Amino acid sequence: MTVADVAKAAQVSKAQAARALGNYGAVSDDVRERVLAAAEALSYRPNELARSMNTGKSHTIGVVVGDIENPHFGLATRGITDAAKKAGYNVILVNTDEDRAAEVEAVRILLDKRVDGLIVAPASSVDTAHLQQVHQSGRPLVFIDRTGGDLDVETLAVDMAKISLEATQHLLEAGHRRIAFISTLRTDAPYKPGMTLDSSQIEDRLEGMQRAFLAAGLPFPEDLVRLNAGDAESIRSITRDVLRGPERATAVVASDGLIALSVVEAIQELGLSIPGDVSFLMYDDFPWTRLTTPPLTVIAQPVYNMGVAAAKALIRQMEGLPPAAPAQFTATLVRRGSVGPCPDLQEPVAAGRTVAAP
Amino acid sequence: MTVADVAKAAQVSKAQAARALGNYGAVSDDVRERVLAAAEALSYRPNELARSMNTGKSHTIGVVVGDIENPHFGLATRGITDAAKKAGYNVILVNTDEDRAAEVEAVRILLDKRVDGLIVAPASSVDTAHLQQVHQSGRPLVFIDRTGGDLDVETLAVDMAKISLEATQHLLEAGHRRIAFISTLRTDAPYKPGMTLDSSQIEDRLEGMQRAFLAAGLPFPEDLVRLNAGDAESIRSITRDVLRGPERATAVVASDGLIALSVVEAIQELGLSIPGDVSFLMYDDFPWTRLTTPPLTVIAQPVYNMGVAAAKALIRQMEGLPPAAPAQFTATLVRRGSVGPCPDLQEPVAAGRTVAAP
DNA sequence: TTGAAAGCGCTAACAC
DNA sequence: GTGTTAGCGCTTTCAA
Repeated sequence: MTVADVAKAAQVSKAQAARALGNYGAVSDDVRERVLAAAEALSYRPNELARSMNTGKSHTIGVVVGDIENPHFGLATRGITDAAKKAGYNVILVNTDEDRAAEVEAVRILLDKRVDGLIVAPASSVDTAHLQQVHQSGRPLVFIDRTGGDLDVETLAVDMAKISLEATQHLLEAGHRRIAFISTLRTDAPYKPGMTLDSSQIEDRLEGMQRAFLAAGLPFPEDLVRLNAGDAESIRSITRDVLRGPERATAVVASDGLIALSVVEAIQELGLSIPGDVSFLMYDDFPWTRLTTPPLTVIAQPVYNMGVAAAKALIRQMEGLPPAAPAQFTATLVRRGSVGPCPDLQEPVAAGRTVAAP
Repeated sequence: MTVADVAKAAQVSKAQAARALGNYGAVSDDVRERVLAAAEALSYRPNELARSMNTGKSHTIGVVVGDIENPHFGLATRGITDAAKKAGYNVILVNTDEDRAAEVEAVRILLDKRVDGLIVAPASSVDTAHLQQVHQSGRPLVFIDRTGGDLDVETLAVDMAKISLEATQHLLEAGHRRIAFISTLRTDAPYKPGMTLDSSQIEDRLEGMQRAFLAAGLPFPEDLVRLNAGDAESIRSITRDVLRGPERATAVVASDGLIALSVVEAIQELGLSIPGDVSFLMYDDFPWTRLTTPPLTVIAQPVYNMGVAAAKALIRQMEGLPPAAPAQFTATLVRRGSVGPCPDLQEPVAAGRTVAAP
């Protein structure tokens, strides 16, 4: 069933039928009615592909994220699709597993498919040649969650350095000095302060932590920054590691909800209690964090709203409108029960006392 | 940059250039080389839209789910996209909010966009005219999670009646007789046994429960089947309701992870302990269910694998291959700590005793 | 192996 | 208002 068929049935020219069907140009009521009736009778449906070919607009946006399995992206995606749908756009979703090569390919394919614009959570803030290409291809691009290095692209993200500073201060005030930070971010070398990281987000968080220590006149425990936390087992082993020995961490910050699960499990397995022996803090406020005992202290990010804003910003660009005032999203520290005062770490000595007591 | 440009640069006909670029037909090595070199130099990229118009294949599949925000669908979607990508397909994702009208529209749009096939988690197993249309449009269709009434469509789902029977028996063996079942499923009237429900999945679960009670020679507490649990507040109010009075439930089954959160919160707010005062069981084994105190007894479903299988099945159909042996997915009851023996509900009497004691 | 020409289903100029 | 004629960028006859 094509416009030609409908036109024939309605006894009008192809052009008139197309105009009535596509709702453009000038069509008399009489013709419109006949065409629509014919279309209905033939159960005609437009071929959006053909339509896109002519107009150059596919009414589709590409979304490239690291991992939809992560509820963080699940929520953001929900925000994006909701806003997109409302504006008449569909979403092609691609998962990159935080792999740069996969991201490069994803962008290429989406561009080939002629999406009208792209929303990307860049796997790397350093290696952004492929994203520059998008920009050059003339199609709008928006970043979500993390920046893309020095690319001049509208970015919807929270001020990570700020909230990280705030969270670290909270821990410092509770007396913690040995604070561990665990993230899946892949790096070639172990962490050194000032080193360039692939993720602007993690970089900002670490910067916030450092600033907090600096402001307090305390040394930043860089040995407790643990990146490359890959699968669940490696996260647990890292957790065990930072919680071992006399110089052990007394507080652990988990970089996202997925890591948090393994970290908390490892803490429980070690027989340590939260927050008695270890304080715990994580990024993202998922509903389940209220159900644990104790409920977890978290950094809440307006993820859904960021998704909505990203889609809206992209659509504005696609429609050639001037960019709206850049929305600034703020994360908030939700103090629940998993951060407590720093425990006394002189237990080995205490143990000696016990022996001496009798 | 079009094939015409490349052809000109390579000094061959448009047809030959297209053949070299598209990797079909007969092309001499010499021509191929020149064309590819020219394409590279001009940084030519094919227009997949135009390609699709001719071939009739868009290499895109449509996925229609109720709510990606729900990690259940997040995981399934991940499985689908992983398998799709491996086979060279992209995914357009549409969220329906479990709304039938939205689903009808989603299917229509995806069909208009010429997706090669559809994976749907039908919002209703009853009202399936729009899905029948898909079938008639000649494009392959696969269901995930729930069946579509009597439509003859390949469906990837677990045997819900079976696992529900098993889970209910587990509760019955622990002495529970008053078992509540809470679901967001929308219905027009309150639940009556045997009534037609929109969701095959919920219907099967309730059937499993009934069979378990029947087999045990016990009356099925149909008054504790609570559907239409919409937002968080309504779920809590329902929970409070079923846990009130002398005839209160002693065990609660939550239909999914999202509901579970509110149910557990409500239980905690009531000051009741799990499993001392109330036993609790939920569908879907999310990682966080191991972190609560006590860890939750759950029904685990191989969601990711179902997603992978759905994509594979769809792709087989799209490529005209005979359907593989229908994969049967089985859910498993993971017994953790949230189901305990049925508490003694005669406390008012016990209280009387206390008074009499002195 | 190559090229010319016809078409996929639609929109967009251009006349009338 | 309406119809005719070109395309969009590619694939696919069909001859050569």
